[in-house]
Amino acid sequence: MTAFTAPRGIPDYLPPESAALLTVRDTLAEAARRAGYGYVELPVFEDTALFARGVGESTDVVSKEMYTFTDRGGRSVTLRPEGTAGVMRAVIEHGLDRGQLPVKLYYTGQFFRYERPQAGRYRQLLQVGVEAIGVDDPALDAEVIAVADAGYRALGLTGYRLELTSLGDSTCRPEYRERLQEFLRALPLDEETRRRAEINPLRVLDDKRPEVRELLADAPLMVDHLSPECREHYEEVKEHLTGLGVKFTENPRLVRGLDYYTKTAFEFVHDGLGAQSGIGGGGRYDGLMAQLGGQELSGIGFGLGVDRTLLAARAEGLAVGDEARCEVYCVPLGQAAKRQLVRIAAALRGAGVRVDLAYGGKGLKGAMKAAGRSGARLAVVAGDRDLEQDEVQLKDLRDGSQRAVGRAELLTTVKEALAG
RNA sequence: GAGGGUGUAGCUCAGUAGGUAGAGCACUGGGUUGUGGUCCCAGUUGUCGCGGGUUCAAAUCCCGUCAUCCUCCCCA
Repeated sequence: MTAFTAPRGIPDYLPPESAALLTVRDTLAEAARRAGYGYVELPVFEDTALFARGVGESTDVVSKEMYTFTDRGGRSVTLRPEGTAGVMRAVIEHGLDRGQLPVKLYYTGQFFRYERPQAGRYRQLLQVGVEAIGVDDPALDAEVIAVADAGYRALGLTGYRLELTSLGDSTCRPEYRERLQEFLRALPLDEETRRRAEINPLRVLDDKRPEVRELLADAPLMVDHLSPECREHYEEVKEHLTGLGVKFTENPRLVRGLDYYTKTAFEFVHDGLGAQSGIGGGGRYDGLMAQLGGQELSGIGFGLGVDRTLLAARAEGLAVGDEARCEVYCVPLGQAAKRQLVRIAAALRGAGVRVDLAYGGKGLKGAMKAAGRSGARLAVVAGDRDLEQDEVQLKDLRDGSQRAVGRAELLTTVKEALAG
């Protein structure tokens, strides 16, 4: 007999840690909601070709990290490795792009990448993302970035930084790309890196090895070769961010792993996660819609890693999602009392109070211990003696004080005590 | 995909001239026949990651494998 284990590289989140994950996810999503983004719930898998064409065949994500399989109908489908392609597909399929623009959507859910697991790098990851489609306005770029920033701040994160750059567009990037390739071909690089220089030269700029960095010190940078229009766009984005009070540092070597990015690209970086430092990132993707068969519409969005943001919050020692699992704990003494307390617990729950009860044959001591462990503020203790008086004992678990309360007054008394 | 570290109780970990296992925490019960968080006592929990090899004998040595962590790579 073999014991089952979770699939490789995929964490199980259990209480109480799981509550923190939910808090992170909800806090980030709330930031999007406040900025007028509407929720989309989309398939977890899509036609494989959607990602191949949308994300880019040459990317690592598509070429070696996808969970691809053939379904019973013989179709090749893939567990989504990122969110934008699926959102674009849905927007085109349902004609949202023919309504009022921009289309502002947000999503949250699981994504899958077949990578070597590592701290902060999982094969199934939870992400919150937004997409704003159809308006190429630098103010919108700034809004998207500001939404992410607001989400992080709402969690109390402080130890992150925002890196920003512009990747140009179809009018200036091809020219720059060639110039960069020329530069790279002249360098004594290893074979692996040379290959990368041919496929995606921009990514070579991001090499971490010091000796390579040295070689690249004088490499031409995209930001110095932007078309006038892209330059103008970039300057305006920065101006808006400054106006919004969002701090950023320019990183002209910032690279995004997906092919579709144009102009604005950004990444939120945190140093508390080990080798994986990106907690969220995104950018503009003009041209993606058309590439997927839609209209020529621009778009900008981000994906924020919930798992990694949680790690960042832990690294900063933030108390996220530490709320006790219940507010009131019921301790029945004997069978008759249990019958009553079960009902009392249900009534309190109906009134919006979070309540648990000592089930099983726990002794009083054990039940009180459970009450303490539950984190509840109050315990409702009752035995035959109390019920004869039509009362229960209400104990404040913080200071240990206790008093008899008539059953009719219990709800209001509990609410007062919890509010106090 | 490449390199390295680690796998012993639910958790954190002890356990080398090879002799089939321990501590703390946790959990359960009791001290307190109706009161938790402190204290005291008692008790439960192990395929020593898995498989094979060497040996009279393997948690301990060897090989493989899986998992995990770290680095490269890549990204959220």
